[in-house]
Amino acid sequence: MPKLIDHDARRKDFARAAVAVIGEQGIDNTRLVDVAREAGATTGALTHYFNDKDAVLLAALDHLAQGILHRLKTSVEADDLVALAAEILPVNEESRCEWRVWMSFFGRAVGDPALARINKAYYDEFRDGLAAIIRQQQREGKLSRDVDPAVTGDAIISILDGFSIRATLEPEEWPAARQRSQLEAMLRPLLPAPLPAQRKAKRGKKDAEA
Amino acid sequence: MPKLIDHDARRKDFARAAVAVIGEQGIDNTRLVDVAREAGATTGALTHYFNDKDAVLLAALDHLAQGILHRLKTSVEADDLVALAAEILPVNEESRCEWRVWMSFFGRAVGDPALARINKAYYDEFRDGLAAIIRQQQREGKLSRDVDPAVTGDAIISILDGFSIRATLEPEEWPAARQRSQLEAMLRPLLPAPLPAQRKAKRGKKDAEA
Amino acid sequence: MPKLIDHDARRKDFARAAVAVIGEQGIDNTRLVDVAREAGATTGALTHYFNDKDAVLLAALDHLAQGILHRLKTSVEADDLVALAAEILPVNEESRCEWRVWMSFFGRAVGDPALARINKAYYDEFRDGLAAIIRQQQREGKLSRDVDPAVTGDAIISILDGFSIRATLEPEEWPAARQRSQLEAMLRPLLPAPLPAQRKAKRGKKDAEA
Amino acid sequence: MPKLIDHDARRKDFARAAVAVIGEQGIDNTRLVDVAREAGATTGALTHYFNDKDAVLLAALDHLAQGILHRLKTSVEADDLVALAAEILPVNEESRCEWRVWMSFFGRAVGDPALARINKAYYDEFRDGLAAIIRQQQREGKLSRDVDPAVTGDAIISILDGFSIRATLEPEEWPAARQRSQLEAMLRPLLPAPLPAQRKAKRGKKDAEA
DNA sequence: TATGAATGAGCATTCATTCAT
DNA sequence: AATGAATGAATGCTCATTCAT
Repeated sequence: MPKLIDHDARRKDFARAAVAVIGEQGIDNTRLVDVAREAGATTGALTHYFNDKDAVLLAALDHLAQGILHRLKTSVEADDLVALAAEILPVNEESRCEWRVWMSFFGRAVGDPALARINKAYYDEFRDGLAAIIRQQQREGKLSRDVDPAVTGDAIISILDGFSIRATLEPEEWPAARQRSQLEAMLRPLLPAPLPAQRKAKRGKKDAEA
Repeated sequence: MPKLIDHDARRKDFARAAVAVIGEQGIDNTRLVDVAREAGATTGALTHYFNDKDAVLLAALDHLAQGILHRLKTSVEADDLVALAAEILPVNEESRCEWRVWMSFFGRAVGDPALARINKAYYDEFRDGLAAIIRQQQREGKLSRDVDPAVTGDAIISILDGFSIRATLEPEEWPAARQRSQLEAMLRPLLPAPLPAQRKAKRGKKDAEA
Repeated sequence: MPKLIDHDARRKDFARAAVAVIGEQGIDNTRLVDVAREAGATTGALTHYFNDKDAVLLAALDHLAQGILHRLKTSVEADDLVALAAEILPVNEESRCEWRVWMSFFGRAVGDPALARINKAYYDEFRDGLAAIIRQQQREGKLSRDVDPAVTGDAIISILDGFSIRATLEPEEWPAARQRSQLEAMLRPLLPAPLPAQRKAKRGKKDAEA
Repeated sequence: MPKLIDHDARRKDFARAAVAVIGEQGIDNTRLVDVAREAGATTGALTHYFNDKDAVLLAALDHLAQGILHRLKTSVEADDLVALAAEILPVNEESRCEWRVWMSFFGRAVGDPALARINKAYYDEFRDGLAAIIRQQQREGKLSRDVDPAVTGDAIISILDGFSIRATLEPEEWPAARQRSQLEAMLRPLLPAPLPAQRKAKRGKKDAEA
């Protein structure tokens, strides 16, 4: 009886390895051998699980995106959007690595329409996830009803992207605390608390239903 | 005597060509031959003006950055920061191309510390340029004194970067008008007009001087 | 399991091939493709075993030097140093090829200090090997005690080098017999037989022991 | 009236420059630009005086060889052949440079039969020059009549070549004094003084003339 | 004569991919 | 499934040579 191998687990191993290597060396300096070695395997093994290099890189990107999405989906009840966003900032070695990988794909997407489409799909999911959280916070009276969930979801994404690029490229300039305060300065104005009147109105509505 | 050539002009030609090629094909698919051909020259000519490929790419990046900086410096008297920022958005073929090039360098900087340093230098200049404009607007009473010029300069950069990446990768989703309205939504809250009290105070001061 | 390959044997194959090609075409006209083809392989295979061209060339040089050293070490009991040296002369196609390779590295060492150091190491070994033989011959009473082993070792090397260069570059002028007689003329005066007195002294010593 | 230029002098300038550059960088690292620059000119000027790179290199080699030949021809009355030879050793920066150039051509001659022929011509002249000196010394009773002028001329050349290669590649190991003593050890045995009988015979002849 | 810009062939090197075992 | 040797296309870089001025 042959050794039973969890195909998906193996793929995930390689994806993790790819993230590690890309994060360390940059996507241009990442060879398949490096990824294989990082996973404790050989290129031959790697190509059993992925058709070609692009497939490996995509798996790395997907691994990353799924991680973010998972965090978003388990944060629907989040107290504060700014705090939620702050957790994604490149404030430690791990998140810095992830951002380095994410950034690596921007340039690649420029010359690869297929990758651009995939990227777009992730962004749509991010936005939808954030919009869901925003709506939830509005329902809970934590956030003004004037905020457009989709527009603000997109805004949060752009601000996180743009700022994290900066903080990732200039890690010495941006220690964790300064990152958080800069993020606060950019995001807070977009997330006003409900006016007292609105909150009353809301309660009134609920009251009326009751 | 040989044909006298304006060395700097020739370099700029090649830089322009490099921007065009990178913008079209992405930095990974850009070979020196392509750049040379785009400039109507050969690789040999190209390497007369640049030591190696990296030098060519850096020239492209610099060409871009200097363009932006020039715009910033000639806009100190700008009426509206949001409008100024909006002009940088990827709303037409040319600016889209520039953003595609700019994005290409993010990934590259990940694996190239020297490039990261160069990038940082540009960002510092961008920020300083924006801060200067902000201070000017505060002096002119167009902008609240509560705004921190450096923080807001950095904020504008991040927002432009993050959002333009998005708009560049998803051009169909983001026609010019939608881009401008999204930018407005992200930036306007960061740029409050002075409170009437403040403005009065300022006038009062002027009155007193008069 | 992949085909198991004797890594060292494969390297030696390539080294041999490199010697053949350099010997035939000269080191300047030697391209990696030629070496690979000579070994019945491709450049790709070649670069599996050697980091770069320099490594290939060094392997060729080493292959040569080890051959000479082997001959020296297995000749400690040699009857006649002149005869031993004569065997190294470029008197046939094979040794001519080896000398052509050896000569190729002189010029290269001029511009490559690392190679010069490597060369020096070989020369030290040659000299030590020859000195050992000289001492053995002195012990056996075949050679005068007045001969300084190290100085004469170096002398033999220089004479062989200098003369073989000449004979290699002018093969028609120097048929085997003329080579041997010229070598004899240069070396014999340096290798005087012991004086009868000395030999007697030695015998006397032995006699005394007996 | 155009500037009159001494064509031959200009060529000699370039030859000198080529020697300097080859001696410093090695023949493989010597580009025509380097030679031109060393001569304070441009490649264009260089190619006015030489058909191609090979011609430049040959001029360098010839410059060297003519220098040696000149020394030989003006030394017919030399007192001591060993001393004469010692003056050619790489004992100072200048002669070291010359030897580095000379050595550079060994490897090149391997792959270039035309160069090998040229080399041979130089060697013939060297040998003839030395043989002339040897004969003169024999006539003057400074050297044994048993010495074969041609054989010993060739021997001196080989010994100088072989040993100078060594001393050039290992300059630290071979300070001037050690070089001279090693050369003495190799050459002196080949250059016996005439036996008293011979000298007497000679004197007798002279006496008879007187 | 001299300049130096431009050409373009030559070559080492890299690396994704294939495949026999 | 896994190995890793081998392939070979791709490409940056070097530099002798040419040539318009």
